[in-house]
Amino acid sequence: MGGRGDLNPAKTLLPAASRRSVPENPCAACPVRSLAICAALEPEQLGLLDEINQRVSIDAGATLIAEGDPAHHLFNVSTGTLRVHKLLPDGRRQIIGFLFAGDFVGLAVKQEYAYSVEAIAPSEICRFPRKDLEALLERFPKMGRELFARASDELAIAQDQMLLLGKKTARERVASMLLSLARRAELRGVKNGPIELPMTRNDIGDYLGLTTETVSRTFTKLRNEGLIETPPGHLVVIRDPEALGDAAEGG
Amino acid sequence: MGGRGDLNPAKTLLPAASRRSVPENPCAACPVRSLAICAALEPEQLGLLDEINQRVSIDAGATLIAEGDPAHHLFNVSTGTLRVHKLLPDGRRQIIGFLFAGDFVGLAVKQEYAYSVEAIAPSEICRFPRKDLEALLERFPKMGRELFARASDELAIAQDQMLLLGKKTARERVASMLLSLARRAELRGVKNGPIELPMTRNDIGDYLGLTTETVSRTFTKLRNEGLIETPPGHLVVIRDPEALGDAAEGG
DNA sequence: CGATATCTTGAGGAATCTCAATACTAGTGG
DNA sequence: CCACTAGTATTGAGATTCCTCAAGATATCG
Repeated sequence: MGGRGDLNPAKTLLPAASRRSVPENPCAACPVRSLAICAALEPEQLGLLDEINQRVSIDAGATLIAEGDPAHHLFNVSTGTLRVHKLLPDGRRQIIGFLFAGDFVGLAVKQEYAYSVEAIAPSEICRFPRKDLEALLERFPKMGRELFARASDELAIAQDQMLLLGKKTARERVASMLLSLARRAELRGVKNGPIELPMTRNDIGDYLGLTTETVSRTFTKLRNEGLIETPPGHLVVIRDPEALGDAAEGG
Repeated sequence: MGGRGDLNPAKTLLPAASRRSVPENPCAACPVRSLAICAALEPEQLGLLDEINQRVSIDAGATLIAEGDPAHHLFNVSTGTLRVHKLLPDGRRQIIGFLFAGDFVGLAVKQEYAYSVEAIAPSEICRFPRKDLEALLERFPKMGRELFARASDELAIAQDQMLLLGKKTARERVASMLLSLARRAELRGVKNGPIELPMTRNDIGDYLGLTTETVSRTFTKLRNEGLIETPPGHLVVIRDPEALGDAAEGG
């Protein structure tokens, strides 16, 4: 599964315009701050977070975390898309989730990550040394609560995915995924637009417990039935949200 | 499914002998304290936890939490076994997990539980009002960290289960479950003994994304191959741990 | 514009599910 | 203590969904 990706600390991610008002504090001007764990801090505290923040940008295909790596960092996605996966010894892959702007990753039970994270599209990520972040947590309990809330949220999502993987049909799985991506896009402020699907059919299959072919066939069916459109450019338009909602739960 | 179970606040769960040394503090004498979230508190702080603890005991089959209930409590299992599940509108059921002594349950993202919890065997549970527990968390950050660690742990387990549900064969699923139950029994101090399986084949199926029949057939195969024994009384003995380990990952 | 990866579609096969019958187990009452 | 009953488990046979293998179409990127 390839080695570590090129982790180039980014120089300056922010356009001059947005830096003007808070020249010494990039975090304060971060466009995804309200989505990220950073939302737990007051503007005047963001400088502290920025001090421990190691910005990295990686290319599509590069690895941010390899399963088994010592879990020294926590991450927050600024821009881009990544996939999180686990492997079986024989190479079978389960994608645990996809990461978009604002998403958080890096929790580990033991000292090592139990999953890998790779970029699907060029991505910029805020990387926080665990030790430093924990020190910050001591000072700002609100941030600890935010982190806890994120973990609980992830857990609820994981449980939904168990229901999907354990009990849903291929059609229900694809419909569920499209709706969930649409919901997440809305949270990021993208309303009612077409959904971006930067991942391949194979990625989708490995996420939904299906094969590439079954995913493709299912898309074709949903398109023929008029529930979705699939314009070029890795996009999907939900034509009939209600019918798709029914399709997602076997209705 | 059914309604809410009989939640009878238990009077006194502990034998007189173990109460003698700390007569005013049942928590201090709790046999599963080291397994529970209570382990985060010093002995002299346990009294505070005990004050907000509402002990409940429920019969096999009774419901502790119904999906959609307002999430007013967090729970810690003292004794017994429970199952956690989610339902699709048409009644398909996915079991998210089983709870044994020391296990924790009750996290909720919104104001409502997103899952149901039912007793498989008669169970005794420590119930903590969320509000009260949060107040305690303010005073004892260590307990907050413990809770966070539990949530992270749950998340890692959920991700393993996604891999199982998305990619593993029936044989691998059953083998994985047996090994994981054995590991959990060890954590509770039950070493190398036969594994108790208080749940039905149907429960196991709904946990592993299989049908009763497939679970039964798989058990039969593993028994015929000499990897396990299935003495009467809902027990399983692992005869060949190594082979079972291989079977769990397709080796 | 060509090369390569990705996607789609088809045909056949395999694992698991469904339906159905029988055997077992545990708890109940005689 | 045994027989009875209801739930549970096992086994079989056939159906079905999804997978595998393969070929062709489309998209993407240098």
